[in-house]
Amino acid sequence: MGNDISKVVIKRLPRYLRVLELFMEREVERVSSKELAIKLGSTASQVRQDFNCFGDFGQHGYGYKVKDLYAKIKEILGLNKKYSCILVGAGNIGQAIINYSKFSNIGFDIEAIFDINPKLVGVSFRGIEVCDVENLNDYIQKNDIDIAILCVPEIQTLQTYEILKNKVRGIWNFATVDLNPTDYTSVENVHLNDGLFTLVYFINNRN
Amino acid sequence: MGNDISKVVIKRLPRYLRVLELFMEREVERVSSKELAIKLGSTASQVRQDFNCFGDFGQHGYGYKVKDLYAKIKEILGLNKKYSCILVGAGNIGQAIINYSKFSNIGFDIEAIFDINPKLVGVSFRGIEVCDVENLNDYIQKNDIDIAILCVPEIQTLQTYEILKNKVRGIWNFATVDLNPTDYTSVENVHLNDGLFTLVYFINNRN
DNA sequence: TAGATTGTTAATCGATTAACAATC
DNA sequence: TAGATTGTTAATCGATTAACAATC
Repeated sequence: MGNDISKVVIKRLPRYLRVLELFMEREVERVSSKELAIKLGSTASQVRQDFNCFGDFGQHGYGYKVKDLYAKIKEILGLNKKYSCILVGAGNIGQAIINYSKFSNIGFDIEAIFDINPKLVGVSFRGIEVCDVENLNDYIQKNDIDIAILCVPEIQTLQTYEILKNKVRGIWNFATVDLNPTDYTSVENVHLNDGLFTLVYFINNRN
Repeated sequence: MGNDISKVVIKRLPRYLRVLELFMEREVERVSSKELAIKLGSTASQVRQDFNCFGDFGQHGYGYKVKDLYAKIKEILGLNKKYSCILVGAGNIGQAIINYSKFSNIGFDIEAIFDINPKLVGVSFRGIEVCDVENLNDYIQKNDIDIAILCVPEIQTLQTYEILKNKVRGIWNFATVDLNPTDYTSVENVHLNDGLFTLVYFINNRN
């Protein structure tokens, strides 16, 4: 794998996917780097540079086939595969997240849900019954889980992390405490408030 | 206002706040650029460069006073003021967002909630009764709203945007459609899935 | 073929890091 | 004062933009 692709490029790939989805909805077959750039508020040059990281999949004098490009970017991100997921913490955010998008449609299968709250244990979300978090460790040992979506309150974050660490391949962390990746476990720390705070800055500093 | 501060610096400010909060919890009084850098996985050089955008508030040979620095960064972001907010769309994400953090504690007062769903109209969240979205336009005209938190489904996004545009100072947009800022209205487009997708990339491309 | 648009190299721009004099 | 750490300038590194030959 060409492992030398810069992080800024990777972060742009999901945005390309979204733009390409729009083109696909409109049944557009081909698209040029310039058209993509306009939709993205970027430049044609950057678009071509980005795509060049992965080898050439455009056509001189023609542009890019929307469907092919879309499939290629999905493949690069690894979205052509399926991922087994669990949700830990089925409170407000947890519930919102699993309802947010059709995860299973895009390859993310929620296979189990855990919560500490006895009132939630036994309740079902999207057809999956919430288990007591007591069983998490056991479950993790017996099942191959790719991704844990972590939505527990601050105080429970670290102890849950200890259970998940080096057992799941990735943690999508909505808890307010930052978690560190390990050799085996990647981490994506989400801090929703950060975006709100920068929004406030830009509200106050229009230019 | 020194309006020439780069966006990458602004985006780091909320992270500084988080780290400083940790120091404050531990009642640490002073901190050096190096200590901050370690906590942030950054460099002392960068920390000092960042802070220099706003004038000097460190002390030679001493470092930074945690509380002062914290207050200063909050002030730069504009978090020393209060913001009147409304929530449009009280479904899963909407509810999760307003429950997520103690918004009113940090200066964000949710003053009204709107939804199109008759089953939600009249229900209360955090003491605020959900209004029919029919009343949104009227409400926006009569009240000075700083920020709209937009959590409506994809199909309702654009029509809601038309109502909010140039009436609120900022839109924190959780809808899947990207919205553009106007001269008056700043926009923060949140795409939760983007983070999940890059996580998947890093799972598959460990280095 | 002529026109269009790519892939790719070179130039520019901006952000990060290094270094050190200033100073508490 | 001596030690520490800042503020700030200069050097490096990386990312973006411009340019153009290659080619469909």
